[in-house]
Amino acid sequence: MATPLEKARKDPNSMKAKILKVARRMFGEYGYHGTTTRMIAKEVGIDISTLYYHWGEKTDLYESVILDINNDLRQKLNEVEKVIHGRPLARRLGIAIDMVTEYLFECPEISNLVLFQYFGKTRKESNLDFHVPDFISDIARSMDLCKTKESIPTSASMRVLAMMNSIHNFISGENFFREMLKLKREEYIDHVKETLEFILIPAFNGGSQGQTDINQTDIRR
Amino acid sequence: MATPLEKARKDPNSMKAKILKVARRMFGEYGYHGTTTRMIAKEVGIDISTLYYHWGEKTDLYESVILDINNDLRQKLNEVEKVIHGRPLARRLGIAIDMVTEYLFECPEISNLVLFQYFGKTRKESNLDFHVPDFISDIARSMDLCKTKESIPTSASMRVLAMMNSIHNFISGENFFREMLKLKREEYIDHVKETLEFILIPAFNGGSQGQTDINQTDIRR
DNA sequence: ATATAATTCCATCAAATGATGGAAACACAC
DNA sequence: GTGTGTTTCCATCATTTGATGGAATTATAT
Repeated sequence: MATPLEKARKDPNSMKAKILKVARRMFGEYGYHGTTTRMIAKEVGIDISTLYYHWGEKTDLYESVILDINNDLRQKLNEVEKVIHGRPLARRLGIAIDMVTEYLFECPEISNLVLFQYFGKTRKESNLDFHVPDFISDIARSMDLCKTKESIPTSASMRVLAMMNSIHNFISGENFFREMLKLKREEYIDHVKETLEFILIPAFNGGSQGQTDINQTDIRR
Repeated sequence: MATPLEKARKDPNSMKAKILKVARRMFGEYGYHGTTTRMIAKEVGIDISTLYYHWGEKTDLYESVILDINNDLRQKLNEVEKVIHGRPLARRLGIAIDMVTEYLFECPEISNLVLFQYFGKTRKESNLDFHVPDFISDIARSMDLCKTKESIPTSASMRVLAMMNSIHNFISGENFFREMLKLKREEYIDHVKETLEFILIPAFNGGSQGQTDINQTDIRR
């Protein structure tokens, strides 16, 4: 019970938690520089100084937001892993896609923030060495892409990244893509799942017919 | 020879062109709100008012940047289409991935800006109704995902989006991913190509073994 | 009820940012 | 050279934005 983040998680009705929730959404929509502390405060319905009282500097709040969504995502992935454990690979993938997609559509700010983390820069370089997503290795292991958690081939990490990003893309790009394709929300969600299965399952289910070996050491042609 | 953008394209040594080039990179790295007109001017080595003299408001410059990269991307895709024309699908895909990846690694700001367009919001909603990427349909046709350019099934658009985004992700996320995986630039590029082929070729090359029909009308399970 | 601590808001600051007017510098035709 | 139009920079504004001190309010304990 030390950091503001822990306090916020302990009591979801606290002001700290309310602010954090709004901050997640706003930072996710507009990015770090696109979101002002005033925007967040106004959305919560409080004065800006109250926000500073609870969370300190803007960077601290942003950092807490990042830690928070990483935590949530990791928790969800653990949950998924328990469900798919022991099933055949294609089935595992199908269930995982379904569960993760469903979850992220409920909390799209997670995808937004993950993508901002990957693709965006901040003016003042963050001293916070951004918690490299260590669950990448968990997923890789869970998909038989590597034997142990210790030694993950680069190819395996890349494939997991490709998979995760494909999901985040469709979540985070919902507004843009859905308008473009003139779809209702439910239709869009179904299309996303279908597309993800179309793209991902053949590849990981041996679709390359032995052309590509996962343990290859030299990938150059 | 009316708009500043046309002038800039006509003479690549002009001040307008220099500013545009820097603006592309900066907007791509930091996003719209993360980039200040002063940052751009300083990087070009000119006074801020010179920038305003050539490009007017910040939003106008940004709009020009977006138009410019869309133009470049479309041009490149046309070029690719000519090269791959007539070959078998798997080969077409392989070449396309190779060419597009190679190109975007040379102009990573294109991927950055495309992703910002898809995933980011701007505070003041842009009246510019963002040029929906119409080359989506060209790609779909070029990949036998649809017969005519007129009627593109939603599934086809979604699959093309998934493909394009997968590429953009690895380009735009280079800094983040490469540091995470401790790779040299050349190694990373090779891994990207290998991963994209691993993911994309099986799917579009009938890897789903008839489970998924491209012309299906009801995608629900 | 009263004292103490925690919370909230008002007023305000300094720096950053988008934007402009006008003077100087430059280019170039004649 | 002189004149005309273009380009560049200096100085400056009005707003926005991150941030804080301190008074006022509310909750909590005794």
